[in-house]
Amino acid sequence: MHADAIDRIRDFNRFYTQRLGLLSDRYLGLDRPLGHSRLLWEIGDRAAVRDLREHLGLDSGYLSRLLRALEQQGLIRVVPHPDDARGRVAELTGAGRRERAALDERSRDGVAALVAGLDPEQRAELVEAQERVRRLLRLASITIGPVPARDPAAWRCLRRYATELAGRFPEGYDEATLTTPEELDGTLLLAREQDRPAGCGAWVRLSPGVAEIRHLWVAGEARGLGLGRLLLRGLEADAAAHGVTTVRLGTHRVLTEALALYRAAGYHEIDGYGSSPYNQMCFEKRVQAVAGSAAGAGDSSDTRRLSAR
Amino acid sequence: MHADAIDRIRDFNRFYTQRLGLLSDRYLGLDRPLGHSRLLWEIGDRAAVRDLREHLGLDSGYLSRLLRALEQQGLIRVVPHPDDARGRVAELTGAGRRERAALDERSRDGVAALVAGLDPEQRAELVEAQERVRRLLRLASITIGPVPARDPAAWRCLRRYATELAGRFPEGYDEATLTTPEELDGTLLLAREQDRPAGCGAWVRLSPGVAEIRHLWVAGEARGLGLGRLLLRGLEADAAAHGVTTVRLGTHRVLTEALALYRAAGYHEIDGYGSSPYNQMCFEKRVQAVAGSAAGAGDSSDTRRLSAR
DNA sequence: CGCGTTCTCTGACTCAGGTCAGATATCCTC
DNA sequence: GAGGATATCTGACCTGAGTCAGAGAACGCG
Repeated sequence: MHADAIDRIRDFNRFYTQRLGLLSDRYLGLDRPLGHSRLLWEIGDRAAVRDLREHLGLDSGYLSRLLRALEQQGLIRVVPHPDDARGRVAELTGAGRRERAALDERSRDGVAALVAGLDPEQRAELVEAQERVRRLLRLASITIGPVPARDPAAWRCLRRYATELAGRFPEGYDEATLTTPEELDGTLLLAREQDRPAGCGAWVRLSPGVAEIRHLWVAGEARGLGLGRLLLRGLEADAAAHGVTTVRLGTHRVLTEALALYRAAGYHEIDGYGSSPYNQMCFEKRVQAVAGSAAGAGDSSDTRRLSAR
Repeated sequence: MHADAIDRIRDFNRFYTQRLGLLSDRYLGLDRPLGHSRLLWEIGDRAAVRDLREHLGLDSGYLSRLLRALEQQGLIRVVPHPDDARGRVAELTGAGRRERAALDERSRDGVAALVAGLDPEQRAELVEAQERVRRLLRLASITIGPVPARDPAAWRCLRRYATELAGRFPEGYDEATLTTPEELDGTLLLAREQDRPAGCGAWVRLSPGVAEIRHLWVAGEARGLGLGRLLLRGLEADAAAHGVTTVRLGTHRVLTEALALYRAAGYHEIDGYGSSPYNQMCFEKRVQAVAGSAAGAGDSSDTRRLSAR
């Protein structure tokens, strides 16, 4: 890996933490320990103690004490959980809400002061560059790997996929069209972002050397990162590694972003091969098991990605 | 200010601190408290205790204890300061150097792991976007304001300016050409980044309504941020606020970046007016005291900037 | 109902990080 | 050389943040 890039990223990290440090002092502003503020924020309007513990990763004893402190300051009320008398629920009082708003305001002011010297155009540029950084780091944190044909998380994705298509296709979408685990002669890939499913896709063998890519889907919250392309490459590389030389796929005319993806990935349109009534347009591409094809098939980093899980 | 931009920046800050949090756990890796690591890093090869205290902003008692701890671990040696027996100097031992290298390596590995999922092109994009964020935030943190004609920091800038021109002009540069404090019928602006001088510039009245901009200079470490443009705007706005309607300036042919700046800022070339032997090319621009001219003269944010100091 | 599990609370403890008030030695200026 | 300033060290103290081992109440499954 390019050492230079790493060092520049580290440089940026140092720079940014220093800048954020200036902020967080301000953040603390209301003289309250950081833990209290964070908790106040995390409670939202009300939250079960159990959820807070899990979310913030705190020791139950510690959390208990924190809650007591906030309660004594009159910022929250802790009442028994209505459904489970073992558990408890913390909720903000009026004072707590005001306090949270003040905290929010302060953080906002800090940021505003930090960018006060920029004109609106530059601020927009800043936001855009930050968004790009975020998109890239999110993409980098996503892991893609093969899962068993019945993997529950993958099937949650597939059902979300079906629901979405049902909403987008004028004729609706019949969930029975989904490839069953029995039919899956190939690989089911699942993408995860911090342990949350972010997308999926599968390839199934149609005949020796020929596979079809199906059910390529990216969760709404992970769109715009380039994950579709990554999944597609992953499927191609995995299929190629299993002896496939030609991949096909079909899609519906209304899925314009999918069409654009396939075209950009080097697919060319072919006649329909009748695998699904929803496949109004069909595409094909030749793939190679070894990296380096001009068409941009999976490179070594994709392969590593796949073997990593 | 656009609330939306602020919120998006806050969002990014939250996201980024979370990512950095993942890193710093790793950073701590060698089980050593954070303070020790930071100090080890800050010492470099050797550093005066006094400088460390100032740099890290630590209490002298606390620092003393930290140093002792590192010394007991055999990572540093603390010896009397050669020039001032009151002070002391900390220097890394061989073990300390190895430890620092290990720390460095670990941080580097952490970053590498974070971006491992990106291909080289995406990594380059990440670095570039980060650099843009950094440039903009640096620019935002720079304050520009008028200083007395004899301000020592401004004069350090002017001397650096003269030294630089002496190196760039084929015929050299005579420092006596610099406008003296007595001649300064106008304003001297100084730009500071975190209390360090980052650039300067002045305007002087040539005749009623006409001013000349002189000695516009940006320190090497602050170039590429857009500070030159900001200083230029600041000078124009300040001159306009003092009844100037026409600003002139001259420059040397070899200063191509200056020429580009003036042209982009709406200056048009005029005949020489003989203010300095080095002014091979001369420019002029009309300015207005009120914001909003199509030529892009100072807007309200510049004015605020100026009045802020 | 009984028994293991889950959830919260309490008390005792640890550690990092830091402040504060002198004590002491050296330096600098008059 | 006196007196104030500067640099460091030491001891006493504090707070935030967190861990750990139980206690006790409530749940839920057989």
